[in-house]
Amino acid sequence: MQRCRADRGGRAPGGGRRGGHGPGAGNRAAAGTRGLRHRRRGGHAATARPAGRRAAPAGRRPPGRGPSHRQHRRHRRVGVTCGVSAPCADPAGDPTRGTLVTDRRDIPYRFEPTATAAELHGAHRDLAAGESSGVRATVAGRLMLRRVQGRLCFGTLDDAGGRIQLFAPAAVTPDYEDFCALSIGDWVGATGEVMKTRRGELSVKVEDWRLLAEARRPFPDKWHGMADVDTRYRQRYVDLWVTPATRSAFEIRHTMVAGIRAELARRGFVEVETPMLHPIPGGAAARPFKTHHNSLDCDFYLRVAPELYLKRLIVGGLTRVFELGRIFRNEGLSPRHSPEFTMLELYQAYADYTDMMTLTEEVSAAAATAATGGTEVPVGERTLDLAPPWRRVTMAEVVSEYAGRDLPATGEPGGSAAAELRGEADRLDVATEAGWTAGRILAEIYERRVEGELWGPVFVCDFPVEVSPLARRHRSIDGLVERFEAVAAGRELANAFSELADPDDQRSRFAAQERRRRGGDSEAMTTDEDYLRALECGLPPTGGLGLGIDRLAMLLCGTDTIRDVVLFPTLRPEAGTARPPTGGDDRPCC
RNA sequence: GCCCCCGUAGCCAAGCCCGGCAAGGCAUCGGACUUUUAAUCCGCAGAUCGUGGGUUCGAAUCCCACCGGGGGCACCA
Repeated sequence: MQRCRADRGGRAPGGGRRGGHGPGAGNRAAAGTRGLRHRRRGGHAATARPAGRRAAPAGRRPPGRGPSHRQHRRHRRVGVTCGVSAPCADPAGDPTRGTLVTDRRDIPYRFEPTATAAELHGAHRDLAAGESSGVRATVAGRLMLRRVQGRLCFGTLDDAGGRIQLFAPAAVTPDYEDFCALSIGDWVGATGEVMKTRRGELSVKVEDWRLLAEARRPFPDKWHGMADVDTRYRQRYVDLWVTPATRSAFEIRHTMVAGIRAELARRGFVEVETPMLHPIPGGAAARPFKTHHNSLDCDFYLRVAPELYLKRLIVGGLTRVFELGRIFRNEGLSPRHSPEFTMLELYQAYADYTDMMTLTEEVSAAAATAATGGTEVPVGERTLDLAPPWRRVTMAEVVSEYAGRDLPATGEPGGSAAAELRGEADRLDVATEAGWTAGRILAEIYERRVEGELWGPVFVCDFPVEVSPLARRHRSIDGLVERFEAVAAGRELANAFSELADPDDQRSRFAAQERRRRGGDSEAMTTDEDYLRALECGLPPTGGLGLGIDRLAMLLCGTDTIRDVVLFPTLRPEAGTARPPTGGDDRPCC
């Protein structure tokens, strides 16, 4: 039995494919962590440099000059209370400093920035070069660049929303040598007047500052950043700082998701959370992850789809519901498939699949507009426009277009329609099996040859019933169901149908799936008696939709790989960093 | 499971085809420097060349196996 992705039955653009990685304990020492030096900076601040210490002779340095920042840095690192560091640790001469500047290594418990870099750039755009604004501001973020020029130091502070320069003259900045000794990557808070340098760079003059966290590991090259994608995925906490596209992708994803939620709220949809631990994996034909609950002493499966629970809620009277959440499929990895991925599933009572088409195109367009400001998305050399309305074609039409001749949509196995389609499948080098209906063969050709060629966005409608165990039969064509896939740039973006509400028909569809399972199909669905009981309580006409959030995010971010839109993509555990908890997981924990 | 590519210092990397002291840059460390913008200049240090075998007088380089990553294909279907 050969099946295709179209026959997963559920709505999962973003499901899995089998990968080819063999087992084995890795002995790899990741480039990003191997041999990293732990930079040491002193011991405890309080003991390293007691407040109130008097200045000591400055050694061989000329009188009237402080130590170089490098010299100072060395003293800090080894935790020495050296003479040369005393001048900047002595608060006695300046009563206004208070505890803030007693010791820069004293990390505060809280800090209050008063402005972001972006706000400052907005507010002081018209300030002339060399002028001061008279306004004080406190900013905080990571020090990304540092330019020490003797008695003057410039820093580039990134607050995750933008960058602002820190301007630190030795005559103004307290603990100047310490400030110069900050590392690239250190978290710093700085307060002072907003001004522009002679070169016109908006800056905060560092009149006071605090170290908020030190970067003990050196940050990547300030210009080249991180090139190794493996390191980028594994150390996203660094990647987010040094790869602008990474931060941008997750901003786009966030605004996209927020746009979807807003659009659904506007339409009266209620957001719900249904179980992730399923006693029976259902709602899609996919291999699940299996786990075990100790107290109940029974197995659970991580959900492969929330579908059956959401439709129970329609039965329960939540007539417009959606869930935006994680799905787990124990299948292979690829640039378009992740073992855990995010899907929007929604159900609307009194609606059919044509309503779902309208909803799909409008929600997608709204999400694109929220995230990127418009509906036109660049994909490679071309542009994809998500603005409604999207083209609507039947599967038979779109396959016929591809084949260059009219092909039938339905027909019994062995019939003339099936024979005609089988001939076409052979011509297109698509493998088929005896006993398939015409619709089944058509779906196979579509999946293998046509879908990837479609630019779209387009709704491909009307699938064969045997690959859609949860969809309602087509109102006018035997052998088909009212189901569509939305395709954009050759990829399945959404999957929806008029929901099957007839408990008798549903029971027979489950039975057909059970026969497949007995035939060795590990992804076939199993009968869910409680779901049938729910249907027996009455499911009104309902339209359902599943939309792949990662897939849409990939489109809007202009990336070809799902790992670029998932913060922590599933990877093989790094050797030496991921050890299972000792003592076993079957013991009760406290 | 198969095929292709990649793995050299914390980071970016040259060297590999055609075997002969592992180049350069950033960061670090020391020195100079009061309006820089990847600051600049001088100097020091930093490498199990992914791992393990093999060939060789000699291996980052050639061969084999393995580990990790990326891509493609196949299987599941």
